[in-house]
Amino acid sequence: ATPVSPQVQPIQPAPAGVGTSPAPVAKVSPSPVPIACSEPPTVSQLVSKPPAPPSAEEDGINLEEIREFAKNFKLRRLSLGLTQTQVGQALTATEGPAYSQSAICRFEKLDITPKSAQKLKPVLEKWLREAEQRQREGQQHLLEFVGGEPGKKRKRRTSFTPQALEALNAHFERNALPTGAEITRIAQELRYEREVVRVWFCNRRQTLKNTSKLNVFHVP
Amino acid sequence: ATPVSPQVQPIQPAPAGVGTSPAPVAKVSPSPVPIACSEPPTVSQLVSKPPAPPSAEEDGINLEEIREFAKNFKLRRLSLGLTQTQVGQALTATEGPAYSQSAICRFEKLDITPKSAQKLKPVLEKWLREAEQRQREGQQHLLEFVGGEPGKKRKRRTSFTPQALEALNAHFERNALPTGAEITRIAQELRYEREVVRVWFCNRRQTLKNTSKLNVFHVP
DNA sequence: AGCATAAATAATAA
DNA sequence: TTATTATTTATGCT
Repeated sequence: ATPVSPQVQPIQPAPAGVGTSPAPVAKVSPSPVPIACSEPPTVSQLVSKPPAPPSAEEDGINLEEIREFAKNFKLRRLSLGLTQTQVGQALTATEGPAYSQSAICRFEKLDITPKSAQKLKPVLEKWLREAEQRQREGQQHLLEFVGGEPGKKRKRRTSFTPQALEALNAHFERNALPTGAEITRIAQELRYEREVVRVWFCNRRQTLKNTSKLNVFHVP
Repeated sequence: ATPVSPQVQPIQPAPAGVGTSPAPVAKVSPSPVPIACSEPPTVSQLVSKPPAPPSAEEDGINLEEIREFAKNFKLRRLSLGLTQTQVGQALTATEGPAYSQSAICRFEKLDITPKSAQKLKPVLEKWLREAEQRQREGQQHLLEFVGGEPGKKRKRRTSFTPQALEALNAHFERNALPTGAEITRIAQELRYEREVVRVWFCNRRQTLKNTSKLNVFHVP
């Protein structure tokens, strides 16, 4: 099992219907049924602004308390110098099932149902307390607890040669959203790490988007 | 098992040149132990690990104090919910010369010379205190102080063209819970897949979040 | 000294 | 949830 790198995910098949290919499909979904998606409301939807209501409850859950904790949680996480990804991974390791970065993100934003929040809160609470305990014992203990390698450093910034940049830009002009296979090919051709090339395309798209409001990628 | 974790950079200053290399303990010693390059060493290079030396000084500058402040500064900045960019911009506006995001970044990482740090510290200290004062007066005051537009909404992530988004939001305002037929119509009008539009509405409702506390769709 | 942009983190469409 | 965009941070450079 190849260890999947955090955050920056390995390439994946390019989104269908994007890029150079045409196909402005307009398929009519067969589903005649109620659209709905009638999910229960999230905590942030139910809870009101700062002044806090005397008793905001939903199914016997103290929403205000949860809101308070979520806010606090983020601050304490940052104090520990941890990312959402790290928390998720650590939690997955020590506690039960899987906790993704997204899950942590959603909890912090309270973009979840009260029920989920209520369930997640004690888990986070417990874990956080333990993590803080480790930190007091020393940074090493914390890192160990979290599961990160102590000496992990930021990747050195790559500098592309002018030739490589030229080639990359040429590729980009042809296709701004290459598939995984294409990225691999380009990386080999230019003799750069695949991940580096992948990120280059990400950032290049980003830059373009910032520059021109025109969204070149989307095909309606 | 998934090792690898993103960097755990914050809070803890980088080991900077320590580790494998010979102990950089030579600061009192007159021996010309070369730190590394010919450049003046940065604070993080001069300061040692957590336990802190009784008196780490350089040119009469209390390095330990600076290290402490830098660490604290980051935490307080995050508590205020500000980015390095915002601090830089605000500083540029209120204080003298230009302070770039890079500058703030380098200060926090102590990737600067003691002299620069010593000069910057009081500026940051003063500004931070003032910002915190504003925050106590209300979030609006802080944003005003920082120079951000109060009503500015977070830019939306788009796979949709700006035009499409505009249309979608207009529809949403009229009706957050369109029927199947309506969704079909909207999808055709915007020439997006029906499913895409349907999911957009789902996500839109789900993420109603901060902006509005009014529950557009009634929940029994 | 600080811009440009690579790398990393957070948020969100699917 | 995962895969990808949006945002922020960090750093190589002249």
